Amino acid sequence: MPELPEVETTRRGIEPHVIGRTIVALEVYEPRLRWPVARALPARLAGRRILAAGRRAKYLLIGLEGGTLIVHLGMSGSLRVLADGTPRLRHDQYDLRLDSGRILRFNDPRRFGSLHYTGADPQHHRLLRDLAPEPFDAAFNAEYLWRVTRGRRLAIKQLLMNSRLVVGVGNIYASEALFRARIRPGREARRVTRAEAARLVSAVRTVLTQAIRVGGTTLRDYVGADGSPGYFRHKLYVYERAGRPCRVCGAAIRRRTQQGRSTYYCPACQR
DNA sequence: ATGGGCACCTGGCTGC
DNA sequence: TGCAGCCAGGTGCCCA
Repeated sequence: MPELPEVETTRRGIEPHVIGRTIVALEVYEPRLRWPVARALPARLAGRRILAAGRRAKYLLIGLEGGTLIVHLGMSGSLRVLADGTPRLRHDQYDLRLDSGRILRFNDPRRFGSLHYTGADPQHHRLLRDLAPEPFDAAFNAEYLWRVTRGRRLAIKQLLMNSRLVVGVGNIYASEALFRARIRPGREARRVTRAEAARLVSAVRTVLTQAIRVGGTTLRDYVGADGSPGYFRHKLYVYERAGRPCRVCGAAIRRRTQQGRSTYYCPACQR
């Protein structure tokens, strides 16, 4: 589910509720997430103050005194701010109770989400250390994308979704960015020209920025920290629009499968 | 090194 | 109504 815009929306949503608060307790109802939640975690967190709400790629980083919680929403997860005592629903996996009388509640039907803690620099954590530059960082530029695509035979869409090369772009925004850059998703990465690499970098940034502005994309499960959906769904050009007319040229949008996942594109606009 | 396929899970929808 | 099959915002790991 959540790609960078949804994670960033969640980050912004929880930030004002967590900064300066103290963790009263972590209650884990279902430790069997993508990786088992460490049994020692609740004891470790109680009484700790929260200093920051950050993000790296699709990971939320909740900065504590002397450590960091690393939260991933997986495919179907959401993290909401609720009043303590709010009745639990199916698939609520854990609560982080704060001294404000509020809780951060993680709900994740598919349990692909995860929760880690590190006492060291989170950037050195094994899940984060090999990640590519942030899309809004100066290091992610046309020259960079040009360089990492050289000699690569895999499809440009697969490359966009490889977090060692580009970060934050998942299945929805990969299709959307390629549409805006007018590049076919199946094109071999090495066949992307310099000019196209430049277009693609700016398309990735634009699409992520616009999605963040409206709270991300909600297709099924995703809701922000306040429980509201994201509205970028109405601005999608190709994703889940197979058979419908391209909003630019009118041609029928096509769907194909790449590595077992759906890809959408306009056969006329994209080459 | 590169790239492909699998695995982890639940639920909603379609079609027989 | 029941059930099989397919699909769904991710990504680490194993293998050729």
